[in-house]
Amino acid sequence: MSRIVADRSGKATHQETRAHNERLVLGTIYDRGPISRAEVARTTGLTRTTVSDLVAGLMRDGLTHEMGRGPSTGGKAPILLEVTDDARHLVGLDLGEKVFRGAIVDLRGEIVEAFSVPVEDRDGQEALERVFALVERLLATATRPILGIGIGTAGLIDTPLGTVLEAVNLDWRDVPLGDLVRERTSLPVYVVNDSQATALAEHVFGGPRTSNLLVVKVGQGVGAGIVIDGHLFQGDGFGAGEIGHTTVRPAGLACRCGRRGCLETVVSSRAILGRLAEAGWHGSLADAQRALAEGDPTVAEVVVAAGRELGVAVAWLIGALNVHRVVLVGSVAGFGEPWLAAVREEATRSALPLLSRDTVVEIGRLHDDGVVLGASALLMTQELGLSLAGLAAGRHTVEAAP
Amino acid sequence: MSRIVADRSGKATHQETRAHNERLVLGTIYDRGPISRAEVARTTGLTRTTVSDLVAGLMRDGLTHEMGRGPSTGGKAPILLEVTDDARHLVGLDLGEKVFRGAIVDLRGEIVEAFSVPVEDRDGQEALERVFALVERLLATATRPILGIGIGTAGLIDTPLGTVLEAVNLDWRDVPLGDLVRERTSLPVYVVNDSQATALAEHVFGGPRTSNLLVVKVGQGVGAGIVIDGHLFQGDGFGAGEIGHTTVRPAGLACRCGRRGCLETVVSSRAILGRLAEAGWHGSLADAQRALAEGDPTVAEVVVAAGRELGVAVAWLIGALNVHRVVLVGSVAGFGEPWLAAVREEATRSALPLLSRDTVVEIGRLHDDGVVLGASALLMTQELGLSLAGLAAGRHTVEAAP
DNA sequence: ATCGCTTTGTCCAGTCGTTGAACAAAGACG
DNA sequence: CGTCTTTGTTCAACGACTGGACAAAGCGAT
Repeated sequence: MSRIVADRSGKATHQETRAHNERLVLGTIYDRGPISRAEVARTTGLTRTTVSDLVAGLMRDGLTHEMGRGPSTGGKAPILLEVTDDARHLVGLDLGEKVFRGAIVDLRGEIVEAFSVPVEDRDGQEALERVFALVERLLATATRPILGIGIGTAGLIDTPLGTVLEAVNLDWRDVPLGDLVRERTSLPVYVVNDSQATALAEHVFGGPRTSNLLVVKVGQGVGAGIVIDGHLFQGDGFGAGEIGHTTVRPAGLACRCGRRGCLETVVSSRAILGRLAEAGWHGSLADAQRALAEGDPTVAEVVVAAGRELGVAVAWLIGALNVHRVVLVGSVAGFGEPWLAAVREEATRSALPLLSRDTVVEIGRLHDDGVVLGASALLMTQELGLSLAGLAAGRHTVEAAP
Repeated sequence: MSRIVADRSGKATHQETRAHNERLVLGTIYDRGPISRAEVARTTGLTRTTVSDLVAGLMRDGLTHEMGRGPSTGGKAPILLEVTDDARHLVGLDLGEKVFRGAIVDLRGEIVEAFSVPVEDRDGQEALERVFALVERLLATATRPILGIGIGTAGLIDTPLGTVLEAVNLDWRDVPLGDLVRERTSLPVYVVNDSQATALAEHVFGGPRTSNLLVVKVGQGVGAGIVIDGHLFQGDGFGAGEIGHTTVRPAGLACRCGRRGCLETVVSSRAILGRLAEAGWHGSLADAQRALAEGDPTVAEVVVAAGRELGVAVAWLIGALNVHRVVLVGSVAGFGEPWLAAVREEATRSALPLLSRDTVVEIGRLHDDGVVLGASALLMTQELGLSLAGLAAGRHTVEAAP
């Protein structure tokens, strides 16, 4: 419970063997269901005996149920199993924008209920109070057992500890958000960076599940989330994917981080609106997106230029990680095809063709729900132990060691 | 045997439980030895009973032995165990340079015997014959059971299959090198990219073992190797770390890859010598390194500029991965302190301070042996199942999944 | 020296969880 | 209707970890 990270390095016991196999069976039913016990046994390599036993446990927990018989293939017709999508509900929070969003989500990533709370300029303790209120409101409407609470927020987050190390927009530093919410609710709580959450969401709920995935979020800020071998990668200091403040123009515009020419000053929504203002065009981001759709040449030029710059950054990431699926999300992705084309073009031009050839760059499908769903996805993983990495396409990690 | 990748996703059985614990015990003795059974039990969490049983097996295999008694802490003096460093020997090959190097290595990474074979301009089948000859010569001198053969070579390598997908310098395409050598020797064979091998070597033999490690190799080419959570990360297409052909100067010099302004055209040994030639300075890389040491200002200027450019690349990697240890290797690293300082300075300037602050950038200690040792390290992992990731500093990966 | 205490390493019964064979149930096909 | 397949369960067996007990070995105090 509440244990971050399946400790791959600890001892192995019989209980862990069983837990592992139980997760394997649950994951198989989740991904391949409706499916019979015998088929689960074949795909997992376990014996039918063991699968039956494990499924009995899952059914006792209400996580799966029998949903009818399948067609016979020459023998007894199989009893089909599927995951009970609303056996548990999850609470997911998105504190990354000017409005806090919270939702109740089922095991399939469907949003059951959602609320928003404006935050305006409140920060520090006041912002915290809004979070508590939002959580309580969500919990009050819950109709199923709540598995826990997942929170995605901008900033540098120590996920295993559940501590917000630094969130400039909310003026939080070393806030033990996880513990605070856990105390009030007595539920498991997980906190994760919003870009990283989005990556998890796209990995779990956002289409074909690949082992490795790179998600680049471009809104007011720029951040990436990296899923490697089905696991969120946070780096040594939880800051993996924090590419927004890498310098791309040594003599460029001043950035809110205090330095000059960061990627953020070139590709973020603010950067685009700034450039448009310079060109005499004024309006909101939504206005700009409408204008682009209507063929405004000024907007098109600025947006394509920003897309190209982002393409260079994507090329670095593709070169470094050789990931075959890159998903772009965030408000700037709302510019759609012209912007996407620019990103793709420049990424292809700047990366080794051998690497970029097989790489798909696309816009995410989860839109505004990415963070909320990602926080939920983290929760599902940790609390249910569901790990579908193995069901994804082949892995290419090789163990290191002495 | 010869199975790449401990399949984290398959079913768990009692045998795997035992194998896992055996590796855990062996790894603990390897890292912490001399150590008593009781101490192993405490650090692993296994019972003394189980540890004794597993150690008995390891001793039967000759992998570990008792080496005396330790001081009593108030009770019976412990019997100390250590890994028998030469219980097995490994064959490591480096095909990345103009001279093929091969070595016999013990379990501690000590080179027992080494040979070199000039390759000159031979490529294709001829180069392959040289490899076979080198392997046979090494095997003929072996005095211990050989665990297998590890091969590091430039190019794009499908490590699980042991196939060289593309190695321009040797004119190999889709060469099943692993199978070819395996057929001739009946030994387990692993093939891996040379930069990736170097990363493994630095991870396993190159100093304090951290979970994540980034190794950047700068010689005639530029490549990186990425160790994540103790595992070599190869990406979806085995090309992770292939940063040498990311464009940094859209209108820059022509690269051997056919495009312009690749990182390689700016920071490689060839690039440095080219710039020096432009400045009227002629000589070999070794000459340049001597000249730098003697204070030649022309050389210093060019080298520092190249270092700065590499620093920008390192900044991207630090930003993307937030890895706390970056090791620089390859012939260009021979420029030493002035070059290193330039890389550090620019990396710090270009990366988010929050990320670069805790990052150590240093020059590798394994020098010319990196690839050979890395190939051996891969072999040890795969064949002995040694995985020391868990003994390294805390991990920050969080499981993903539905 | 001796007694008591602590620690180490081993032995043994117990338990947990997977396995494999056997079997009944259920359906397809000739 | 009988035979053959496939499914899902039952049962005995086995493999591997656990916990308690015990002998061996050492320290310290009397």
